[in-house]
Amino acid sequence: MSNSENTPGKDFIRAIVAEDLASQKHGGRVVTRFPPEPNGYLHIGHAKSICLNFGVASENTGGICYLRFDDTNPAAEESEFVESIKNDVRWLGFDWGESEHYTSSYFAQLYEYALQLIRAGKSYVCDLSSEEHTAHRGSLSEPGRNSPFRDRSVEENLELVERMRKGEFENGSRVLRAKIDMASPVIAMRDPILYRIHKAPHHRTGSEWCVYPMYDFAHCLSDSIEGITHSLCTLEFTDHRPLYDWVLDELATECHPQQIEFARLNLSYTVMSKRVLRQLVEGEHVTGWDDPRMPTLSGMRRRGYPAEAIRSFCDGIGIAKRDNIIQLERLEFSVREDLNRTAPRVMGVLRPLRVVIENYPEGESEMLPSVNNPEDASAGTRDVPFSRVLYIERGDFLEDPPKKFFRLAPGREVRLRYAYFVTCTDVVKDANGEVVELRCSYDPATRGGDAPDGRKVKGTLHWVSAEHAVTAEVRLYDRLFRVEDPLDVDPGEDFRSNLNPDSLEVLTDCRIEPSVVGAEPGTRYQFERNGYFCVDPDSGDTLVFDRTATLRDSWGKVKKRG
RNA sequence: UGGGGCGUCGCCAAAUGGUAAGGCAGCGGCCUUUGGAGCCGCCAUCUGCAGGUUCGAGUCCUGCCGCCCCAACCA
Repeated sequence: MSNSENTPGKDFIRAIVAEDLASQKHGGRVVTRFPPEPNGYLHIGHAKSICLNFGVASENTGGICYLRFDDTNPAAEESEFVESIKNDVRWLGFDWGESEHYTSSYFAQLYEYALQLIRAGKSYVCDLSSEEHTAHRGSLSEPGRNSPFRDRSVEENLELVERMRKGEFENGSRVLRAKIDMASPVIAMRDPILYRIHKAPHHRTGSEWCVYPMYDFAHCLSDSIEGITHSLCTLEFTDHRPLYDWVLDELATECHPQQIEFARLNLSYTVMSKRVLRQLVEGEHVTGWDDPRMPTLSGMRRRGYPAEAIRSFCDGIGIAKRDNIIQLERLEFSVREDLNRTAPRVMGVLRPLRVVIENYPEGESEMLPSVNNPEDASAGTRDVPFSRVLYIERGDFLEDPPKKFFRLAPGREVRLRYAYFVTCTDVVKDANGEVVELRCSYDPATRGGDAPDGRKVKGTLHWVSAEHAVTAEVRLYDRLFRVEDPLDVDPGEDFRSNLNPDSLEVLTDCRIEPSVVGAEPGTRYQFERNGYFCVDPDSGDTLVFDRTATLRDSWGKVKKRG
């Protein structure tokens, strides 16, 4: 207590692991696992679990974390998903080495365990239909009733389960159940189903099996087979812990891992449910699982979120048992924190406004040295071309500027970053009164951006040289949903009514300084004063950038307040 | 209304009976060739509520209140 003044306590799971290590509870070992079901893409919520499981293992000498595909339901699972999951975990920065496991690898062993349970009189084949089964289960406040098949002999059960395995019965006609207690207040303990018949090809075992183990039977035993010490899962499995322990106890397994539950991650303005994510994809509300607006790891990767930022986010939010909704701003903070350190600066004009420097010689240009990253001296400098005709950001000019507007206005002098002081001398408008061009003069003595006479300007603008800049497409993203909790809807509505219609804005006439030419997809930049951007894989002859995040905008706040 | 889990600042989250860490957000200020970054300061007399035990309670006890999860042959 007294020595914790400056050392924040570790989370309760790490505390338990540390205690167990100290007491030699698991022989001084730490073995965890990340057990995704390959039925969808990984999202930021999975990242929390990945960081926890791999983190706990790596923090302890000799600790191991396995990647295990929990593939017991051929109806939902595909190898496409195992590939994407492996790719995402690797990208996040974790290495499972040789330890790529599949529950399906244990099918034979699991089936033997089932037989063992039957022989012990702890399991039986039940012929109730799905509807009858539900009716027998009782309700939250009423106990269930025993199945009429509950007292079949061991021999009969053995014969029946074998015939189930051989495919003699139809889907749904019979199941194997644990014989526990139909009156248990814990519904998961009311003779739960252990195996069901499902005649469908499995992505790894093909048609070898037509009976598949349920989660409650397969998971604990897979953990045990692998020698897991701490089986970390989310809160909704708390009710299943008695069953987890029951199976391992009845089977008297050598290894009995400890299940520990923690609260899953929720993010404001986003949804983490795989079902909803799939609907977003299939309903074409987004362009795919890797749409940069998706909370999937592939979406975030494409958007330009660094793996390091996601890890530091996950480490920063902590592990606890209380339900939580992390504000999206917290994630953006981690992204900016990382990108500020690592992203090279570049100048890019999103909404160009033509500027002619009238006293700059026609047909000439010069290269101006510019700092690549003020946070990282080793990033060096680059030369940016300057000439008579430039583009600046439309929003950086106002004919009638309000107070505290530090940018360009008629008669006002500002600095063009790393270039010169310029003064707006004239405004050219089209027939509609729209400003189409600015005429400016520059002060040759301010080359580089400092005035020898010491005069100051309040504003510094980014710019590009019209003849040297490249035209690019920029995709501006905003939150996918308009409300903090997208699943909170009026009766008759669903999450779709909460979709943000302005979550994507495409700008096709952006001008970027030439140093970005040839940048590979995935390359990240900070467009000075605009935000962080990442080269999208859609890039071809013309570059396409995704906006990863805006810069913090204190002017925006001032403006909002009025 | 059976069982389980959880209530500490707007959002996270420490504190394991010794007098409420830290982060994000927010708000002031400094600095600045990004209105970025950085730096400094402010931000819970108080831990869902009410009692009780104790020299001392966020931590222990009792009783309330509130939120979440469980009735897929999903995981």
